This record gives sequence, C-alpha cells and structure tokens, in this order.
Amino acid sequence: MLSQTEENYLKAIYSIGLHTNKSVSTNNIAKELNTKASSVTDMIKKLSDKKLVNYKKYQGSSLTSEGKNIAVKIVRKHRLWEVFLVNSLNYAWDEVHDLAEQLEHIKSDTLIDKLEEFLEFPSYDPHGDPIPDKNGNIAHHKNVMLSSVEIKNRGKVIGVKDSSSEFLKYLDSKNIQLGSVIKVISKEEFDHSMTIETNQQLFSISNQISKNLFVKKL
Amino acid sequence: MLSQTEENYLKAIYSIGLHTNKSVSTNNIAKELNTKASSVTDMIKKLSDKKLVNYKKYQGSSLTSEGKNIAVKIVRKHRLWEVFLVNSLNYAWDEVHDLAEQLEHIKSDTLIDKLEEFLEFPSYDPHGDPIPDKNGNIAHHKNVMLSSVEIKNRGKVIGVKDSSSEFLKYLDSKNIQLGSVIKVISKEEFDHSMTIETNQQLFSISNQISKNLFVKKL
DNA sequence: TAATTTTTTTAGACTAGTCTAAATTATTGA
DNA sequence: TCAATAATTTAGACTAGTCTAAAAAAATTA
Repeated sequence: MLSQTEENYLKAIYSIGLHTNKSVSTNNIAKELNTKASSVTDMIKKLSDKKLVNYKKYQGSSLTSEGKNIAVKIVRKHRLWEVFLVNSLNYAWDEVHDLAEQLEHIKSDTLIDKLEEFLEFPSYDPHGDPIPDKNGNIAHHKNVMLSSVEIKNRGKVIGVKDSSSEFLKYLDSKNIQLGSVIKVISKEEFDHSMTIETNQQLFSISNQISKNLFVKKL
Repeated sequence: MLSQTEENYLKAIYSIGLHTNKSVSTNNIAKELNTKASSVTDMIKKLSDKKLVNYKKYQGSSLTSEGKNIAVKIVRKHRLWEVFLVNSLNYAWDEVHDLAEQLEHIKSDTLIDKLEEFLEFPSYDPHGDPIPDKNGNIAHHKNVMLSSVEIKNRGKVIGVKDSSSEFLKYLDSKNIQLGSVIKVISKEEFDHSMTIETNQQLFSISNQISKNLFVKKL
C-alpha cells in the first residue's frame, strides 16, 4: 500500500509527463510538489525500487506501466470527488481542488466505483477534464473545451456542454454559433478567464463560459 | 493543525472516557489504538503541551475542554460520513466504519456542514449513534440496553454499543436491524441469556448480545 | 574545448511516530 | 507492611520524509 506522499509523486510525474511525453526532470517534480530536489531524488529511488518509476541517475524519471495505472486511478478519484463536491455539495468549481487533493487518497476498493455510480457516470469533471473509467481508459476527445485551448491556437465550435437557454442566449449575443472559429488571445491565471477573438472582435469570457464550449482544435 | 494520529488519540480518549467518566489509563488508550503504552506516553505528553489533554505522570489522562471540542467534531464527521456511505452510496451498515475512519480526517472548514445539509440533517448514524450538531451538542438519547428490558415488554432497536462487523453480521443473520421490534419472552437467571421474539421468530441470545443492543422501550 | 553555470546526487541531520528493553512507580494481597 | 506483580515511563533506536550544504555530473557558452 502506497503512502499519500508516494501517490503524490506518481501523480506529479504523470501530469508533468502528459505534455512533454518524455522523462521528467528532478527539478520539475520538485517544483510541482513544492519540495526540494534532494527530497525528490530520495523518493524517486524508493519508487524505482518498487518498480513504479523508471530511473537512471541524472537521466530523469518516467512511470512504469504499473506506476501509470496507479497515477490514472488517482486522477480518476480526484475528478470524481470534484464532481461530487460541485454537483452534490454545491461548491463552486474553483473551490474544490484542495479538498479533492485530500479525498483522492482515501483507500478503498469499492468507494470510488460506488461514488461514480451515485454521480451517474460523469464523463468530465467541473473543469472540463475527462474522467478515466474503471479500467483506466480516458475519453481522449479531440473535441476539447475552449478552456483548454492554448494561447494563439484556434478552435471551431462544435457543441456546448450546458445547453441552458441563458447560456445559448449569451452565445447569440456574442455572435457565436456552431462552426464559429475562436482564437485564444490570452488567459488570466487567477480566474481562468480568457480573451478571445471571433468575427474580428475581441472580448473576454469567464472560465464558466469557456469550459462549456466544445471546440475542435484547428 | 493536528495530524491524523493526534486526532485519533483525542478520539480514543474521548470514547473511552464516555463510559468511565474519569481519567483514562495509558494502557487503555494503547489497547484502543493498537499501539504500545510507551508510544501513548509520548503522544500524551505532546497533546498535554498543546493543552488538549490533562496529564500527570502515572495518573492517566483526560481531555481539556478544547480537546473534547475537537474530539466531538471528529465524531460528528465520522457519523455524517457513515450516513453518506449508507444512504447515498448504498453501503451496508457493517461496511462503513473503516472508510469513515479515513474520511473523518479530511480537513475543511465547510465540507462537513455542506455534507450535513446534503444529507438533510440526520440525527443518528446508521448504527443508531447520535450525530453532534455544528456546535457540538449531542442528542443524549435515554435509550436503554435490551438486557434491561423486562419480560413481556418490547423495545425498538435504535442502536448498538459494539459496532464491530462481527456483531453487525450476527444481527443481520438474525434479521435484526434499526427499527426492529424485539419482545423479551424469558430470562435465564444464571447466565443472563434471554429468549426474544422478533419477526415472529423466537430465539435465545446471550447477555453479551443483549447488553450491546440499545432499544427504545415501547 | 575549456570554463562556467545549472542540475542532480550524496551526506548528514532533523521531526513525527513508533518500538523494545530497562527502570520506576503503583497496586495488590499475604 | 512489604514483597510480588502490574502499570507506566524513560532511554535509545528505527522508519518515512524532509532539509541544508557540499560534491558530482551534465549542459551551456565563450
């Protein structure tokens, strides 16, 4: 059984490695976990002994397939708990991260599957990130939320998640419809709002909006 | 901020002290927490430094009022999580203890109140134990043990004292659950066993059992 | 390529919590 | 009351995880 700390290291390596796709550096892990490189080296060795991490001195680390399985399970737990906090307990989407960081470490063979069933098998968490299924498969959608489009990239609107009439009216007022092309100009760190360009016009939209718009990356 | 371990010590002292009502012995705490007396001594000193426990060498320990406040909050969390696990996630009442032991340590100023609201302010957990309110007040139920119900009288099951899963399974096997009505048919003088009737069936239960079942007299 | 800078690892120390074994204090009962 | 026993505490050691400071390796750059 892994400790919370060990789980956090696996998750860190997983999430850093997602984008870069190669071995992650000791310093990167240290930054992600708010700790020192020397601590990371120690822990990496331990995880390497447990065959969860591939490690050679000075060469960085990557997850073994078993390590990755565990990391994905933690991500699954994290995102399902976030859904619970937002949908059932009425937390706002930006309040739930720290709580989910705690809840994701609860140990049980059955809890998370029962929670998933209770939540009626959601596909995405409140931030628009996909929830891995029981077997670790992640809906690898090339249709992504506008909120996760990188700066300077463009996407074509292909759907909305929330189809309430208020939301659709809002889109109308901005002249956004299916097929509209949206370019991301900038993003704000603190509230995840973004400035976008569409129909030769610039405006700012909240994360509330951007995570409800599905786009196809262009 | 207290560690999980510190919280567990406070909870142990609280629950042992509930019945005996005086200072609890080092050995008792050690037994409750499956640890050694020497470890208990160390931790008690630490909690004493933090003014959560009253402690004098060789004299046993008791909670200060602040220590008790914290202990009651943990009990509150434990019991509300148990309600969630049983009512929302469909766990059986004998499966939830260990999970609640983990969940009770989740740190948040708002979580448990939101959970309580979501559960619609339950008064008792699935084992029939009262849930302390936000201010730490506990509905002190004047319930009585089945062992003290007179012959020919009946009681409605409202709780158990020992909530070990063996005991709960035993009750399940006899089809006894919260709300079951039990009539006392006869009592044996020599071993205090009794014959009871429930679900139109008669059977004999030991004193061991009857003094672990709380009932409301009917 | 050689010097400098950055990254990573090692060595040794610290805290929290635990343990065993020995010492001390309390309790029991002849 | 005093010896035996039980309970408790102390001393010292261990593990997990962390840190600082110094050493070693890799990367950069002149």
